[in-house]
Amino acid sequence: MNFQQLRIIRETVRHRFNLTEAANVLFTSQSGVSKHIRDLEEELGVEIFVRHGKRLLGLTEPGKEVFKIVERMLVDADNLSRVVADFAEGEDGVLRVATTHTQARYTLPPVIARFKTAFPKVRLNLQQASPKDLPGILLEGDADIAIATDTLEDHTGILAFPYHTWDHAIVVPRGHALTKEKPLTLAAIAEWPLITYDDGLTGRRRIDEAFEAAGLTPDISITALDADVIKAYAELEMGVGIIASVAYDREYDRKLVKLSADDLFRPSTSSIAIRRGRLLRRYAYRFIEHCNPSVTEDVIRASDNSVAE
Amino acid sequence: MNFQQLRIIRETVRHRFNLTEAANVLFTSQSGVSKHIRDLEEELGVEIFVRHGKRLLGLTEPGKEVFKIVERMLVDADNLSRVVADFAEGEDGVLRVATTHTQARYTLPPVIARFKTAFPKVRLNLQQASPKDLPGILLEGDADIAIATDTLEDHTGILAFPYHTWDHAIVVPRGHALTKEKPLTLAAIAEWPLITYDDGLTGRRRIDEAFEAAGLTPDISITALDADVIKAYAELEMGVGIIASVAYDREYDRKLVKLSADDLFRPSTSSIAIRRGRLLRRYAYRFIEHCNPSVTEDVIRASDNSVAE
DNA sequence: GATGCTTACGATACCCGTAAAGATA
DNA sequence: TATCTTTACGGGTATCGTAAGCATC
Repeated sequence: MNFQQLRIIRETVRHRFNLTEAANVLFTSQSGVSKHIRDLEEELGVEIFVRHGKRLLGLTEPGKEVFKIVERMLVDADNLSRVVADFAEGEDGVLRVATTHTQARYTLPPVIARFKTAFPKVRLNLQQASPKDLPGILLEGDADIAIATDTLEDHTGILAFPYHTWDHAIVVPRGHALTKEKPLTLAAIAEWPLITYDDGLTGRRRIDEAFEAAGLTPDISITALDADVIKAYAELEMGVGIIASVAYDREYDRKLVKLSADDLFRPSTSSIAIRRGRLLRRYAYRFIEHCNPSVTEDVIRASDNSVAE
Repeated sequence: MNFQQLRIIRETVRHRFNLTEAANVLFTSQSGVSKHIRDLEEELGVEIFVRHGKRLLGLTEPGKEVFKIVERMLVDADNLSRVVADFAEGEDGVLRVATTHTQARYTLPPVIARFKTAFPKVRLNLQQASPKDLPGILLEGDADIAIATDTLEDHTGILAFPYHTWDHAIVVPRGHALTKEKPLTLAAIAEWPLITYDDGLTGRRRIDEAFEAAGLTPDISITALDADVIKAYAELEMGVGIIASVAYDREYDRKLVKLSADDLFRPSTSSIAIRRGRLLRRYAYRFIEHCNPSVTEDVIRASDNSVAE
C-alpha cells in the first residue's frame, strides 16, 4: 500500500470512476492507475469497485468503507504539511473562506476588517459561491472555512458551529400600503406579489414554512440569488421584498422602508463550518473566534475528536 | 512520504528514540531508518526529533503534532485491512480482550459463555494484565478491548463506556465479631487489620476515600492483587477482607461470610474500552453489547467521531 | 467507431542493506 | 572502548509511461 494508490482511489471516486480523468488530475498514466487499483484490491483481498466487464461503475460495500478511511488518511497526510507550516511561521499564509452573497456582503466585512488588522500578513481569499456548492468546496479542500445558512449543518464530514442568528425583514417603497398595517401580518403580506430569495437560499426555508403554517399560498413573483436584486425590484414597485434584516442599509436604501418581520418568520441561524478532521492554521481558528467568540480552538478540537489531544 | 517512513517514526518514538531498535522491529537496516527520518523531515521542512549531535533525544514541538497524526494514519492503514476481513467472512477471526483478575474471574465468564455460543468460530483471546498496563496494551494494538475499573477512563486516545457498577463487601470468617455489628460502620471495621487490594486496583481508590472522609486511618496489613488472595488470608483470620462484592461466591467461600458494605464505600464503575479511531470487527461490537446492551455499535461510532458515518 | 480499461515491456528512480567513518557516552 | 548514527555505494525492485490489445457503449 502506498499513497499514490490512496490518491488514485480518491480521484477515481471523485471523477465518477473514470480512470482516464483520475490519471490526468494526478499527472500519471491510465495504465498506472489501473494497475495500482488492482494491486491495492489484491493486497486488501477485496474488490473496491463494482465492475461491468472492464468499466468501473461504483463502489462495492467494502469499497465504501475503504473509501471513507482512505479519505481520512489523505486528509491526515495533508495535515502533516499543515502542522509544519503552522510551526514554521505562524503568522503568514493563506486563509480561504467560502461563503454566500449575504454573508460576504453584509455580515463579514467588519469581521474581516478586524481579522486583517490582527493578521496583516495572512492573505485572505474570499470566494463567493452558491450555498449548495459550499459543502463540496469544503470537502474537496478548496476552502478552509465555509459560512452559510441552512446548507452546512447536516453534512457528514463537516463540522458546523453557530455564527449568528438573524431575522427576515420586509422592504417596501416609502409610502407603501403595508407601512400602515399595524401589526403587520402574514395575511396582509400575502396580498402582494412577493420578491425573495431563490429556493434553498438565505433562510428561504423559513419563509415558506411560515406561510404554509398560516395556510397561505403567497404569490412569489420574483426569486433572486441576493438581496441586492430583491431590493432593486422592490424599489421598482414590482412587489414586496423579503430579505435578511442585515441586508437593509438605511444609508444606501433610502428609497425603501424596512418593516420588522421578527414575529412572522422564525429566525435563521448561519453557521461557520470546517471539514472534519482537517487541521487549520492558528489564524484560521482566530478567524472563527472573530466570527463567534464562544467558538474557540478548544471548542472546535473537542468537537472534532479525530484531532483531539 | 511513504508508509515505511511513518512506521519508522512510530517505532522510533516507541523505542525511546533508539534507531537501532526501531530498525530491528521493522526488520530493516539502521541506515535506512536514519535516512528515512531525514528524508521525511526534509520533505515536511521541519525537525521532528530533538538531537544532541547525532543522538536522538525526543520529539520537537512540531514533532509531537506530527507523531499524533502519524499514529492515526497508521491506525487507519490497519483499519483498511480490518474492513476487508469484516466483509470477507464476518463470523470468524480473533477477539483479544485484556482485563484484570476481578473481571476475568468473576464478571466475564457468563458474558464470554454467551458470546461463545453466539460466535462459535471466533477465537477468543483473554489476556490478564495489571490495570495500569491496560491503556498501553490497548494503544499499542495488542488487544481489541480492555475491561477494568478506574484506569481506562481518563486516557486520551481511549474510548471508555460503562460496563457495570458494583459495590465492595466485607468478608470475615463465620462467627467473627463484625458479624454482630448492626449497622456495620467504618469505625468498627477500622478496629481490625484489613486485607484488600493493592494500590490502584479494583476500586481501592474508593476504599481509601471512604476512610479518609471519615477521618480514620485503617491498618491495612495485607494488600493483594486479587480477591482470591484476600479471601485466603481472611479465612486464615489474618484480618478483615474487603473485596468486590461480586468476588464472593456462597458456594466456594463457605468458610467466609459476606457483609454488605454498600453504604460504606461509594460504588465503583468498571469500564469497557477500545482505542479511539480503531475499527473493530462486527463481533467485537457484539461482545461489547453482551457486556452492556446499551452500548451498541451505533453508540460507539457516534462517540468515536473519527469513524463516524 | 469512440471511449475507456488492461496487459506487456523497457527505462528510470527509489528503496534497501552492507560497509566504513564519525560522534557520543 | 562500546554503542549508536550518518554517509557512501552497489544491487535489486517497484513504479512509471508508451504502446498495443480488447471490452464496452
